[in-house]
Amino acid sequence: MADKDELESVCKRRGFVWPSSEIYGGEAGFYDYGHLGARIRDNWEHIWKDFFLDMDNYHMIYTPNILPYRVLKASGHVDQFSDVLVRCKKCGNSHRGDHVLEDITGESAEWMDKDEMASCMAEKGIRCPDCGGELDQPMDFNMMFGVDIGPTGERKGFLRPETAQGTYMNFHREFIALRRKLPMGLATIGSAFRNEISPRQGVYRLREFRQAELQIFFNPQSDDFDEHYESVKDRILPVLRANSEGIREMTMEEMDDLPKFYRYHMVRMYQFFADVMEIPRDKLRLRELSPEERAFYNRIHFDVEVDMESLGGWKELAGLHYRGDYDLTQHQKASGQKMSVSVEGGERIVPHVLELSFGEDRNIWALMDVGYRTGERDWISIPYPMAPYQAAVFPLVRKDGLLEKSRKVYEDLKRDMNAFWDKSGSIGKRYARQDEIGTPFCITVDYDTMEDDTVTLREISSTEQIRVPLSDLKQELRGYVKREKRFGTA
RNA sequence: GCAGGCGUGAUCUAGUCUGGUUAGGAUUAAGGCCUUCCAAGCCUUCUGCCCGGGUUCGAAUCCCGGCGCCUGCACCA
Repeated sequence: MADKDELESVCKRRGFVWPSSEIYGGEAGFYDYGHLGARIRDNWEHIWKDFFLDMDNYHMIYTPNILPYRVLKASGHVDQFSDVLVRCKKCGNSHRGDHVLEDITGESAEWMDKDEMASCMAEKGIRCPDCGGELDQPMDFNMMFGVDIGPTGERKGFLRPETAQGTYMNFHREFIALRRKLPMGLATIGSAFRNEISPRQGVYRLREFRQAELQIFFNPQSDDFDEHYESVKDRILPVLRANSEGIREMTMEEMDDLPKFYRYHMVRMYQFFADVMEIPRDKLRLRELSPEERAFYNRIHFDVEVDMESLGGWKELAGLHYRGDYDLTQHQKASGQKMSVSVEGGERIVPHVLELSFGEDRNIWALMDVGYRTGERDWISIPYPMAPYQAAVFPLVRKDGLLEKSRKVYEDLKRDMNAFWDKSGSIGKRYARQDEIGTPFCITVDYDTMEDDTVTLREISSTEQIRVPLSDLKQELRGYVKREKRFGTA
């Protein structure tokens, strides 16, 4: 729960995240990660990989940010990712051409290009829906950033609007390299680019953003995921179905209209948000998109949504998309390369794709929003492994050798984890500083340390302190950070 | 992109209407003194009027242009 202004202020002041190119006034839709934000981002990526690649035959790959024109032509982005806009000469408002036409004619106009739309509009004498003014010539607007490849600029390309295309193009090569086994998971993490007309809401809608995506290639006729499904079928998730109102707590068995492989991965995604990101259950839901809302190639589409005060409500953080064989078939047709593989029984199929897609920046913002607490103590509850630092070390006072001793403790600790050392201000001040950036554990070297080599260990959430021998410190911390061990228990 | 609001040290903000001492405060930060566990105190110190032009003896303040942010509309495969 966090007020947007307050959270943005902390983010800037302490070094998490802020508008890019700030010294020149900034540019909407671009954000920088500071030293703390960068650490969270690295941690988030590592943990995401550990969680989702924990299956046989799931792997990371990396592919370029720039894609040639023909890739995105084949994927449908060149055509589908663009809109025809018409601008009113009188009031200056812009509208989507197809929407203006559809409102008048009642027929879909999405298929038209700008010339067809122009003649159709002229024919029907269509004017501005806002003020009745004369409309200017329709113009193309494509959400993709175009780039020229090579010295002559003759080769056209785009900055990728999603990371997935690089993965689809590598399906067949990896299928061979990984010895022809399905299911096969290929994940990637990287930047994607969309030239949004009006990016708003900070890091939520960016022109350059990071995606973490896992594409699972599988045989839809197989029972590959049935066993996994069995292990989660009694899980109860907060679900908002497209045809119903309100969130319902539903078991997987109740949603028997969905295939088992899909339901299994719904649980996986939910577990990531609930258990790893530690989003409270009442702020988390799986929302099904109706056929009108979802892209035509998605057969089933649920979004994971989180209720964020700073962004005014439920916001999409990830999506689970059953894309069928659309992507591989499109690339097969356009490239002429075979994407089909033979499966048990000698049959040849084009594998189907289940896509798990995460907006990384939004995920990180959600951590901050959900975790931010104010009151008698300002602190941020970030899952311990994702926090910028796992531990901070202080001398209780700066004399009698405590300073030097604390420095030694720190030097030793930082070899094992992200640690921080601070001597400035009072001990309370130093706790407060770490509270504000979500450091879960503070270690204080005091006079007893000089006698018996024990330190106090303080946990952020409770502010409780326990005494730990230096010889056990690293091991204790590891257990607490991973939550394998409850703080304060022997 | 349209309409309205806004832009002052790192952060939050007073001052702008009605031009005029050294641009004020709070928080934060750094150094020091002090300090035996949760933003203590004292001393010292750093950083500012979004950018560009104009009016004027003089501009944070008025005018023009630009950039950005916020809210609403539109947009968000």
